[in-house]
Amino acid sequence: MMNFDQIQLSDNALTDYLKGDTRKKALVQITDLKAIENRQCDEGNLVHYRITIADATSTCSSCILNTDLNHLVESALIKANTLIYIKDIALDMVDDNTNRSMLIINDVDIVQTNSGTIDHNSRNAELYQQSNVQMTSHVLQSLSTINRNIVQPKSSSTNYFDAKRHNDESILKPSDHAMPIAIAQINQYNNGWSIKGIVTNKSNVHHYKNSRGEGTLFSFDLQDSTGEIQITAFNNECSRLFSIIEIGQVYVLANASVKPANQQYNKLSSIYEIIATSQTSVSHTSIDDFIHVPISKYNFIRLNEIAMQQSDAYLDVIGIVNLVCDPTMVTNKTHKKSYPTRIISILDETGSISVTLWQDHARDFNDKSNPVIAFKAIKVHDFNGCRSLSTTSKTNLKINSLDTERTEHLKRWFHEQHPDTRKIANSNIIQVSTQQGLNLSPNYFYFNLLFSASIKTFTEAIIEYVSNQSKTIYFSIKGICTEVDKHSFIYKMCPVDTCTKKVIEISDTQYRCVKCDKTYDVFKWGYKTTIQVTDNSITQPVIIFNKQAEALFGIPAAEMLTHMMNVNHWY
DNA sequence: CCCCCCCC
Repeated sequence: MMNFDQIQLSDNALTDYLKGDTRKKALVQITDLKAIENRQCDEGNLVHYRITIADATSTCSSCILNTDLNHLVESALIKANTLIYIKDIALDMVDDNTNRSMLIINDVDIVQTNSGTIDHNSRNAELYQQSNVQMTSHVLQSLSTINRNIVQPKSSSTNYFDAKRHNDESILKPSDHAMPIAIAQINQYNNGWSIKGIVTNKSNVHHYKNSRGEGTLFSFDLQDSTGEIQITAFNNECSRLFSIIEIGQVYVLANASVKPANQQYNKLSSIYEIIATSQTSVSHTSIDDFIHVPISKYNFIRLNEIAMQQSDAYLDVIGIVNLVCDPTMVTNKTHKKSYPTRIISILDETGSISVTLWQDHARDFNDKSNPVIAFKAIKVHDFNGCRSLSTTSKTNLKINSLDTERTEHLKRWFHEQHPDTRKIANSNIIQVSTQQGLNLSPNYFYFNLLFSASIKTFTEAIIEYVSNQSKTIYFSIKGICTEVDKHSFIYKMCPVDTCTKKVIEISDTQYRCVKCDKTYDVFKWGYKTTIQVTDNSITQPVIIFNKQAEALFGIPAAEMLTHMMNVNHWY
């Protein structure tokens, strides 16, 4: 949990804003939020949100959220008590000769949606009383009232911050070339610090484009024994630092700027993050003189509990890898970019779940020796109510290298209890496929060509087939259906119960079955489709007929057809 | 200074 004692709201930001100096960015807390009807303008049904914000010293109730940000309120990312970092704010004079003004909040980072109440209230309450005299004439004006409690005795607040700052510096501020400070001690009120940590994660270079321009960025995470922090480098700094930073290496970082962590982009526990500037130095250090032992802060969840987690939540997960599929490429439709992806399955004592690896993780991971895999910040994915996990660039992955009790326990459990992974995967398959409903792919399934036949991988089966002079062999395959051919997968069948032969359409009302040698005025719908099945060895197209397809999709062909006609986008 | 984790 975040330690609210550590958070300091910006000092005098509201005073400056109301004076017209809107250049500064500030960390403030929302203390109240109301939707207001738009009485003056006729912009359709547009709602405005009026918010009250507090900085370390004052409160201002005359703030309006730019309507571009309304979605943040509507998606509950911004509410009362939310900590926001104001990036763009404007002062607007109300044009009615009353000299009133409004602050328009144009752009923010959300620091903490569900924050506790920070210790500004007591001080603000005091200021409130002290400024009561000044307040009276302004109280209860209309919408644009500014609470004049921003006018406050200088001494009290100055003393507070001076004391605080002095206190911090005496502990934290290093003399030149002194020991780096602990990552947990980073705050916005010190300069001249350096930190030393091991790189636990590094993103690719991303390109961005928004109203303020375009550029490149990458980020990496530094960790020491006290904590972890994300460092982001843009443009020049991105190209300068990207090739220097390597996962697993130790660096001393100095002269960078600290800001509150943006929860939209930052999944680490630190309340701050670091932005590299042109002054920022990053020097590689030998891992030998890295005296701190990094302790990863994992908060593992059992696999059977993932179903209860919110979709898109980030979790720490550990398990035994029991299935590794071959990587495939997927292409994003909007960006037209291709990404490698690989599906694996993991299990623990409570269950199993499929994990989609992306990018380098997908390309590089190919360990089929049942390693223990630990994920930090892996994303919960939901597809038609079926949960899986998906790596992101924020996900940190450790294979057999996380030295914890939990790792040892899982290893012992797996090797001593010797669980039948086929059985476990199988029970998972049944469970998942019943949850899937109408969902076509990818789908776990258990595809039995002949129930008595032994389970083989495709590769084993092909070798046996070839050595058997290409005579038919029977085997069972266990894998994932990774694709369904959506075209021509339903056909018109002979209406006779026991017959599945395709009928020849003689006319709109005449269907001929060559097998029965009869002509009927009706037919029944049946499946015949090609699915791609991925197992531990390869991905193989498999043709399945009505019975197996019905078992896989969960509904008869006729019902599927009705559904498809109702859902146009399937075509 | 902020791209968002991609598919079905």
